[in-house]
Amino acid sequence: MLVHTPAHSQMAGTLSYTSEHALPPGTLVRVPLGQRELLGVVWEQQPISDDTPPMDPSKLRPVAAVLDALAPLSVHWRTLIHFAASYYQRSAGEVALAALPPQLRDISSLQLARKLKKKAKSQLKAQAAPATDATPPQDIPELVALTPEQTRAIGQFDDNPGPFLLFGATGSGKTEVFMRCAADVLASSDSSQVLVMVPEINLTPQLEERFKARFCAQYGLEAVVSMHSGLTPAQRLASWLAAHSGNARIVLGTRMAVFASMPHLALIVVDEEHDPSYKSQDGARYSARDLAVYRGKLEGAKVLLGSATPSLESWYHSRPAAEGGRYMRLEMPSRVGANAILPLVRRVDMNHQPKGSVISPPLLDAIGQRITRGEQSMVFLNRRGYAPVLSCADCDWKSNCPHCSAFRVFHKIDRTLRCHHCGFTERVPRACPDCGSLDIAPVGRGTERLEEQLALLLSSMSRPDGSAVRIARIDADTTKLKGSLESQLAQVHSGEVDVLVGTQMIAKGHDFRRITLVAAINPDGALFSSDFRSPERLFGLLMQAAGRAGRDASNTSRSEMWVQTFHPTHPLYETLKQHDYPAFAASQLVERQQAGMPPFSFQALVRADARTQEAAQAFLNSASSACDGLAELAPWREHITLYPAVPMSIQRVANVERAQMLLESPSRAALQRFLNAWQPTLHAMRSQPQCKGLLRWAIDVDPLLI
DNA sequence: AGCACGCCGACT
DNA sequence: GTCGGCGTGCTC
Repeated sequence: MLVHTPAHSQMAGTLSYTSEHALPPGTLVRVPLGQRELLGVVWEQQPISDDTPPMDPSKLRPVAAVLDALAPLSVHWRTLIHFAASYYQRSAGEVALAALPPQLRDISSLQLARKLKKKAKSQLKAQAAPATDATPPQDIPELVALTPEQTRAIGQFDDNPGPFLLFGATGSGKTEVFMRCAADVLASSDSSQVLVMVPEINLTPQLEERFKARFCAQYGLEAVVSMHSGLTPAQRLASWLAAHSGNARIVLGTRMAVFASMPHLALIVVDEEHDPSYKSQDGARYSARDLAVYRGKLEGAKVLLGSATPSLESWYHSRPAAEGGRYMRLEMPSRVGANAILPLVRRVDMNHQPKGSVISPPLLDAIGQRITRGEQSMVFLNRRGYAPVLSCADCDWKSNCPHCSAFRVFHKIDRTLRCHHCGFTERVPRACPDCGSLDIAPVGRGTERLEEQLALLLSSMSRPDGSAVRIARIDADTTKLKGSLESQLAQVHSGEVDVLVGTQMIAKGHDFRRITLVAAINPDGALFSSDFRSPERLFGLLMQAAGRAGRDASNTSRSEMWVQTFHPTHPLYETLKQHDYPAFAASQLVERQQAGMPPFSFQALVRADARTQEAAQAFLNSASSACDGLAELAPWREHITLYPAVPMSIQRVANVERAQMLLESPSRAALQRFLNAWQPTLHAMRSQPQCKGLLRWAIDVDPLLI
């Protein structure tokens, strides 16, 4: 009667066991499976389907142990898991077990009971202590005055059921609104819980600080917990238990937190809802933002999505209700504070700059001016390493990765060629491996080279106190070590750094109050990409980056966002200059509607991995041609467009060939039903002779990357 | 997915 | 003579 981990395969359904006592659904148990003993969740009896032969009762094995120290998982939680599994075409067992803290998988019933006992004891102590100490009222932080826009947004939140899209400019005080809404919800009942999601682990510590400062005095130290993959297994279990028991009133976390067991969930906040990190890219490819909306509806919890550049999907859903919108849009267009002006966007037409210049003379000059004024600049380039490829001048050798269909990136710092897809790393050859020529040179540039060139260009300059200009680089290479991101950010904050060079990483979330200039070196690539979502991402990134600048109220000069481009009149940059997301979104939505793309259609992708490209495509094409003969697919078939199988944009990674096939439908329901009915065929396809060499396949519903 | 069983290459 | 490669098959 319960469910398990075995993945989306033959044993995807529930398995049956015997038990002396009736176990209510949601109970956690340990059960034998083959030679192993696994964690399981008691599940409701599946509807008896016509083609599954009933198990011989005498063959059933007994449940090994019941984790009865824990309350069973709620029907809401089970419904959420069931929905996620079915919507994203995975087994319920896989989704359920991935949603539980890993340590729960290898803990015995006794160990768990001990742990809970210990916890309860310390809880009791903690509760007893403040009662005697009588927390002084000054511990509750003084609330900042709200802007009229914030007041209005909170009022609308309080008076309406949601879901809400809080459309607020960077610096408009969205976090304050989140906290006030959370406070209102927490105050409405003495058990209600709030879930707050952020896109990246990096952003949880600062948010945790703010929420703890605001709520711990009132609700206790245990009231705010975080949930993300950066925690140790023990911490994760502790947070999960706190949420499950209801002791945690606020759970902060990354996308995985959408599955947190919260018996009194009353509000879900999704910060930076447009961020692609909310879409899982492995296992069940769920969208935590979309599941949050589903879960809110399911549990009667309010849902508050927030962004300065919403996803076009959410933006479209928040159109006026009269036009069919389902979300209520809360608008906060103004920045808070004395320096509430939005940064000035300046485009540099690279067609009129010296050929091959990386930093155009006017941009260099502007950076120089900031340095002499003691202000900071931030320069970003979406490419790490020194140069994306190394090339021989005498033959056409290039630094290809032998295992992937991609170039290996030249990293000057340790003189290596590194594949960013499979990790394959080698020393840079002294001479061309093909023709022996010594004339091998880097082509293009990454952050490492940008940092070097900037250092050279700025070497003649000095800071106001006469000392040398300091440049720092922040990207995945300089932040690999734990804590190094924090220490590097601290350096920027303390003003030790004049120019910050980095990848998109630096554009996200961090307030750099002294930065008055932000520059995008070469953002054009995304304008003409084959991915229809790339303009949306670029606009969001540039807006977000622009928002990093000039948050310091003491700065009187207007901060600037510089964009170096060969297409200065491109509409994307025009609307960026006006800071006009609604205009940008409107034009994108027109394009999407005309082309029949999301949110006006629904997509799914079938991906296949194999040793050879032929095998991968053969699987997809056979699966595709099987569609037309199957009676169970017939009702939905006409609503689905199946595109031919194609190699993925990076065709080979770590010697695995990858192919994919796109499905599109104007109806979400039709696509869902079709995929559901099609899945058994896909499973069966595996054993067909033409699919020899197929390694893996997976369905990605609502894919972000096409 | 694990983990068994099972049949072929280089070595403590 | 074993240790170990991963190919097929099973798990309520």
